[in-house]
Amino acid sequence: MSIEHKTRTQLVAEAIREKILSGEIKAGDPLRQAALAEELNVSRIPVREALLQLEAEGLVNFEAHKGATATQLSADQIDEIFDLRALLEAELLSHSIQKLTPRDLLEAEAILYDLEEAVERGDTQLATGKLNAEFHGKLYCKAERPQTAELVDMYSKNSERYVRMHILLAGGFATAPEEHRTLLDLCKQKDIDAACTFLKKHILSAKEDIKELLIKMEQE
Amino acid sequence: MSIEHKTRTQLVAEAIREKILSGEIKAGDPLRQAALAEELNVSRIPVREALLQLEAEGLVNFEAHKGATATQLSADQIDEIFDLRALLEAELLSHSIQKLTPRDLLEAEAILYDLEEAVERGDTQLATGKLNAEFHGKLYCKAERPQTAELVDMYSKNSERYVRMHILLAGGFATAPEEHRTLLDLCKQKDIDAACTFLKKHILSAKEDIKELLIKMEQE
DNA sequence: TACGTGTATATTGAATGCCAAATGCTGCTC
DNA sequence: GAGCAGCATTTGGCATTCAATATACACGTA
Repeated sequence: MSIEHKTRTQLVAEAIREKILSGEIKAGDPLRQAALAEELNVSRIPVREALLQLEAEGLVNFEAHKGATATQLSADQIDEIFDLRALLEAELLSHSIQKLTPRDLLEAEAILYDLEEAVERGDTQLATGKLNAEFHGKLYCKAERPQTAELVDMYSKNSERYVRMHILLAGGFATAPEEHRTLLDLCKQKDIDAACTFLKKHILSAKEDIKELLIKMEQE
Repeated sequence: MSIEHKTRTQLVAEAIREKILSGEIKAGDPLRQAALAEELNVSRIPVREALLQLEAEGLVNFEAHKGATATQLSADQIDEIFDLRALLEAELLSHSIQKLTPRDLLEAEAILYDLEEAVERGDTQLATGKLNAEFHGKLYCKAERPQTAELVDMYSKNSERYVRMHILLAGGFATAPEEHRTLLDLCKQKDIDAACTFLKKHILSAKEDIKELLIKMEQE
């Protein structure tokens, strides 16, 4: 483990990202450069560069001379993002599934175990953020599609706060745990078509849940 | 037509982007902040911010304390990018094709006409860059998938220089003109499956041409 | 009252100058 | 030739200042 050498820009980006994902900064909130700079004890330059990075990630809207705001995802955008995730993650899985070793599958199962435990404990932060992504990521680990994986990662991060919100407000996804088991089984069987189809359905059903909630909120 | 108000960062980004796409800056070349700043008569700050933006677009590699370099796409990366384009553009087309009006199709045909003319004149810059993208874009214009469209745009830009290179070195794509006509016909017929399948084939065949060239160059 | 106009203020964009930190190279020592 | 020290280059970042822009508000006019 080498010493991680992080620039301030990166640290600032992480800090702001976490603020947005955790809900400390709500969608639509303006992000004042000067305020953030003072709060994080840096100058405005790394703050600006961090905001630019976050804009590329889709977490922030950056308009010249108007300032940055946390992105406000509409139901339409959620719709599109989850469609993209379904498409891209199925693509990753289709390239990875045949190359998954028994070892990989065991590791995935172990993560799934942790995830289920976290859900039972009611630990939404850990469960939806890290472990869920880890489980899916493990299934895609042999895809050898770095750029696709990066996209998937980006969209996962971007939708994470809505997933968290859904769990918080609606008590979680009733069917998700079983669905993860089913998905893992299909991967073990190396059934590409069935696994990809199921994965798409899994992602799209989460989408419907979240969209419903979001439409309700938009009406208020 | 509103007056475009561009910040220096945006102008710098455009300038560097064009340098990379046109080949003035070759893949792997280091991009010195100070040199670019002096050349463009700006300070280093907008240059850095522009480089960050270009990194998000995938045109530049940015490593802390090491500096930025124009990205060097390997044959593997080309492979993946074109696979992604095929996937995403087919997705766009499938959402757009039914809603395309006769008017849209006529406009697409007009662009195709310009494109063919440009190819005949040997105007590779215009033909491959603007017109090709315009033609494809017109077919996707009713998809109402802004984020997907943005991704497609990004990857088009990123692969553009390789398309240009291919045309320059190999004299262009022999089959592309007819393929565009065929694609347009399938859209007129509203044959979703056939059009999407054909579009994928169209993109993937371009990929094979370029990859072949690139593998040759990598061996040297 | 309603509307457009002009002004004030807050905020961002950018320049300059400076220093610190990191990297890569050179050349020295052994 | 291998390894280490030190130097030069380059980037990361800060402080300060000014310019450009957007927004809000006050004002006068119809």
